[in-house]
Amino acid sequence: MIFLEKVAQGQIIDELEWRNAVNQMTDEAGLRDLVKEKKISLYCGVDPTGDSLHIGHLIPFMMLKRFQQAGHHPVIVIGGGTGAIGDPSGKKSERVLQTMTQVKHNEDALTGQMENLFGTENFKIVNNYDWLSKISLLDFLRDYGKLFNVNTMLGKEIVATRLEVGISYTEFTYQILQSIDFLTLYKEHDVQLQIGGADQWGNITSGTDLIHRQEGQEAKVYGLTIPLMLKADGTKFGKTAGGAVWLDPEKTTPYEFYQFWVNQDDRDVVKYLKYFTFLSKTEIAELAEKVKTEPEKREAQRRLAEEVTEFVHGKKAVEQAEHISKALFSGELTALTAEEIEQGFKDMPSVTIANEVRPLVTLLVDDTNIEPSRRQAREDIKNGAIYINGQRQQDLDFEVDPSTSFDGQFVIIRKGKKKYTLLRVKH
RNA sequence: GGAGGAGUAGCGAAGAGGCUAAACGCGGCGGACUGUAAAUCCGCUCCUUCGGGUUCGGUGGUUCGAAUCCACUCUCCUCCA
Repeated sequence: MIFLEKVAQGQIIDELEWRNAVNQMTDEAGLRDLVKEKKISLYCGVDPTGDSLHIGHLIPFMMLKRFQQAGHHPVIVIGGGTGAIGDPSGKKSERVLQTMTQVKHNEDALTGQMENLFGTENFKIVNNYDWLSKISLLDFLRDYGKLFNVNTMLGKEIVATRLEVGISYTEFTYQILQSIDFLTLYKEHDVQLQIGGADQWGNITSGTDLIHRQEGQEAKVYGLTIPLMLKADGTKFGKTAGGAVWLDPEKTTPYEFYQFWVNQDDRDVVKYLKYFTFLSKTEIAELAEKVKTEPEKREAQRRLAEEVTEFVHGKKAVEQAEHISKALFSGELTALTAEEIEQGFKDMPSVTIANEVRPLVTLLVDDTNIEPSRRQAREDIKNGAIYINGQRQQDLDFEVDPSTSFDGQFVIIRKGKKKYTLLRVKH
């Protein structure tokens, strides 16, 4: 409580800096004074380019959430309008336009996810389609176009890097639209701060410039960007072999989500604790110490996984993920009930098989495609890569009788370290 | 239009009549070790009813035998007009 009090007193910026969550600010002193004297409204935009958020989006959202917890008022702008245009930031080439139906569908999906994260108290979601779609071309050119200098626009990094390959007039205009968002929010919701990823700097400063030009230099508006996140090995954060890590439990199950965090590199885990959890400085320091003294316990990773999974999917999902992890990694599958298997293996590939005794090789190749050929199947069996219900099986002539495992409902095949396939027995 | 060069397994790249189902490297898959990590080490990497079967851009030919020689053909690259 004391800690929260301090943050509430305007030390939110210190808090963010300690978490290494600040890349650039437009006017640090001004922003510090502002958050000290009042609870501000601030915003961050998301374009509905997909129908789910992924953990990359979580980065600015965690910052919004910290502001929210400190008593400030976060606003999220869903870019129904800007999403129809396409942000050139971070893109090497022109985007393909999405259909408006697609944009709409994505908006709805994202809105639901954000409400889960932020609740409805002291939090607003608005859609820039509501104001952008009302501006006529002539109004746009007369009211806003006049306030933008093409030379300045060309100088923005986003545009500059695209000049060689080319950029359409449409995408070029994106920064103006985002600026109009900031202006609109400033006027209608008293929003004074925009946050975003490091690649948003150009768009954000376009916005503060527009407000200053239209509302006067004394208008107190600020921008803050978050550093680009890279993993210790230099690769992009948030990608797995299967692609992005989504917040949608249908796309990335809570178990996979949990596992993603558990598997983070020691070198990165403290950084992520700072970014993605609400743990205090002391708690994080303790965990950081553990990484050094007993890295093999991976307490920091477990805690990270727990915290983030709880934030995104809730407490129950954490418990479930932990339970499944325990069973899967200990190999103690037989302890699981049929019902637990049903839940735990939801995200694993599953195949329905007939309730007949058959040779293991046939099962692996013909019934399930776990193995591409008989040759490969035999090799893996010999090498001890195949487990049936947690039991290593190295007998080439072994016959599988589905009726005897898990009440005759399932057979669980594991190949290698962690590739499971769930076989559902047909009755 | 002319002159050369190249097309080999997922990729890169050897092989230039039988010893070649095809070296080697990468990638991939297993295993050991381990911390559900990294690194390392080991095995496998066309299919098979284990008899064999089908592969070296394509088609046809020479030969007892062809990825290797010949003809035609397709694709790509470089240089010259």
